[in-house]
Amino acid sequence: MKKKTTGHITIKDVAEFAGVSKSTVSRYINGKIDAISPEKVKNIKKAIAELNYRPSKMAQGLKIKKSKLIGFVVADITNPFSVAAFRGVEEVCDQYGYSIMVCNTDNSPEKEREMLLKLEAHSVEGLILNATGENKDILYSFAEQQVPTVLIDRKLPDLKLDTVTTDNRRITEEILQQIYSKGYTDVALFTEPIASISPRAERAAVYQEIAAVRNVNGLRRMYEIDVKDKEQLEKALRSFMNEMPEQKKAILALNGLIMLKIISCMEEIGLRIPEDTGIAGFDDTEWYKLIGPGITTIAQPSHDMGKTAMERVLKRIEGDEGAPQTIELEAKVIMRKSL
Amino acid sequence: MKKKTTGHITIKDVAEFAGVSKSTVSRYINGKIDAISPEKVKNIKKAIAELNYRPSKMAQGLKIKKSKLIGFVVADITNPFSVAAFRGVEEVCDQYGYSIMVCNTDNSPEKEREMLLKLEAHSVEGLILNATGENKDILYSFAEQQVPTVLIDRKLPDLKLDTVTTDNRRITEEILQQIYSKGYTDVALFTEPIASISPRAERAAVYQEIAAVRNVNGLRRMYEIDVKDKEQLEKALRSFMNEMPEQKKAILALNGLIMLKIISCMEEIGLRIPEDTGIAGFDDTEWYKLIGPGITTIAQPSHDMGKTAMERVLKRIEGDEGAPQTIELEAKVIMRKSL
DNA sequence: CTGTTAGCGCATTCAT
DNA sequence: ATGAATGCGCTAACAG
Repeated sequence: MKKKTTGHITIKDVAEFAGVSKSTVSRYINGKIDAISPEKVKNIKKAIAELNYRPSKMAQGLKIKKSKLIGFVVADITNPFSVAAFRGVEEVCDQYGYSIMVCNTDNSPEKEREMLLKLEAHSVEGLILNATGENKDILYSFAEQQVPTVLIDRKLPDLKLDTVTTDNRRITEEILQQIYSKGYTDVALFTEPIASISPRAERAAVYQEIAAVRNVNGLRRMYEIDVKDKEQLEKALRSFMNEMPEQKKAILALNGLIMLKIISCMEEIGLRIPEDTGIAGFDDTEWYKLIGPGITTIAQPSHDMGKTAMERVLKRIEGDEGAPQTIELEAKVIMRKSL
Repeated sequence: MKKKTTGHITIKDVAEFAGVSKSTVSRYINGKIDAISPEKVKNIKKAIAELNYRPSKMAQGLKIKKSKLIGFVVADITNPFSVAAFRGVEEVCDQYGYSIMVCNTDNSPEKEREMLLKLEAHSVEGLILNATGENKDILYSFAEQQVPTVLIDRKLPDLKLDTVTTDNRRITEEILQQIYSKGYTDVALFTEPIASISPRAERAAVYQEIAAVRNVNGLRRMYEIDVKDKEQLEKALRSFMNEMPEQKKAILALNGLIMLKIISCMEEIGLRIPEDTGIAGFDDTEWYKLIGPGITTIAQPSHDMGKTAMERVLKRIEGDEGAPQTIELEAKVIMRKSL
């Protein structure tokens, strides 16, 4: 048992130990077992077990040009959406032997750029991207090198890329119908800055359309808030509540983060749900049923989105050359008592 | 501008484009700029920009035996702790040019084993592990190959590895003091199965010690619950509430998941906080202040733990051969109104 | 069935 | 200051 006590075990060590050539070991590794004499198979198996040999993905990758790496780039890993999506991606990656490099951009295009470059350098075979909206050049570069990219949640209009999102327009319409059907006459939209983030833009657009006909006087009450600026939020909230106080008010929170901040703020300034104002919003978590009277939310198929995205990547890797598709998965409203 | 329209750009392409040898380009890449004539530097720089060249980490890695990859293995990425820790790890990784391969074990030793093997195959330079407690053999194998492993949150007693955890004993003592000081006379512990998960064991041990002297009749009321089994939880909860109903009762939830399930269950069976029973538990999230009267929790330095762990990995990579240290970071109690 | 050879993209002697 | 040659660990012809 002359195990090398240091350094990494290579195919060469195994070959020597088993008394065969590297090629034969390589064949064994790659499952061409019935092209090897049974006895050598046995020896090789033994050598591998004995030496604890693990083929280097780096060396394999360099040779066959497959890294077995997938890049998963999210704007904010802290967002439950990202985690759920990750699990979906992971589910199919595990099945096919891929590993995932996770990157977080904090919604910063610069950080995104760095991450993308790093992933490219690592030769990822596929990319799942929750994009900031910049860095198209790198995305082109990925395309040129035939590494499939699929966008998740956020569309990039002028890039012909596979995309998996939610039916934002439909679900926003649905939740607004629900709200107005409860007799609310003044519903406001609270959101983080829309910038060019497609789900935000789509949701906001639908709100604008519907509010224009359903709100008193057709008033559109949209508040774009920097969630880090607590004062700004409080000011917006007070302003919304104080104008036309006789109207029945409700708030639509455009994502989970702003929802959290709004509810916190309401608590602090003593606004009751739903007596003072109804509220509903995107991004369901298990906590919402425990807060106040239970918060009505929109649950997105985050896990499925991740899974679907990765399945798309896989298809591309396997050679699918079809036109980019954008897949819209269905969100659903979870009615609780906050309306 | 004879850009290759397909395939990957290699150092060879750059060399040809710039009219120099591969060696020189390599020197350029590795920052040995002042060993190259200024003119060639200029040409190389231009070639790289023009061709959009990105050195292959796989090839570099194969050569210099550095993958620039770190493995981050968590039991449950869904747990906010994991995400916070990830961000800590990421913070220092970004700084030093490392990328992170994230793996999720779902607390399954088998899955952990697969992940560990995969990471080894990918030649990670370091490993941060929230361990299930099995797979010591692979951990030894990592050690043999000099890839530093640091344990996070969960200790592995018979492995001499760097570990970063929380001061579980101290903080458990503190929260229990707080509870008893409010006049509770019957406090129960609810936890997921302890198995050999060190933080759970430590917290439970302290509870046992203290409950033995502080609870009425020295009763230790420990409930190990499978969070997937809702009935079991409800039964435990009812049993706890119905025995000695005259006592002032409180619950200590040993982690965030069980806390969530307990509160949900309480809500369903109509138990009020803190009138019917007080409650407090581990793993703070921003939601807790919004639930019921606000839930008293223990905030752990998850982000710092990740950061510290990665710093330790880095030290090891840089050659630190000191004895394994176990670093205990400080958690703190966030008092709200649930007690 | 099996070994020999070449080369993936790069860093690094060693000459020059 | 720079190029040629070598090899990292592996796979894939190509012979035999």
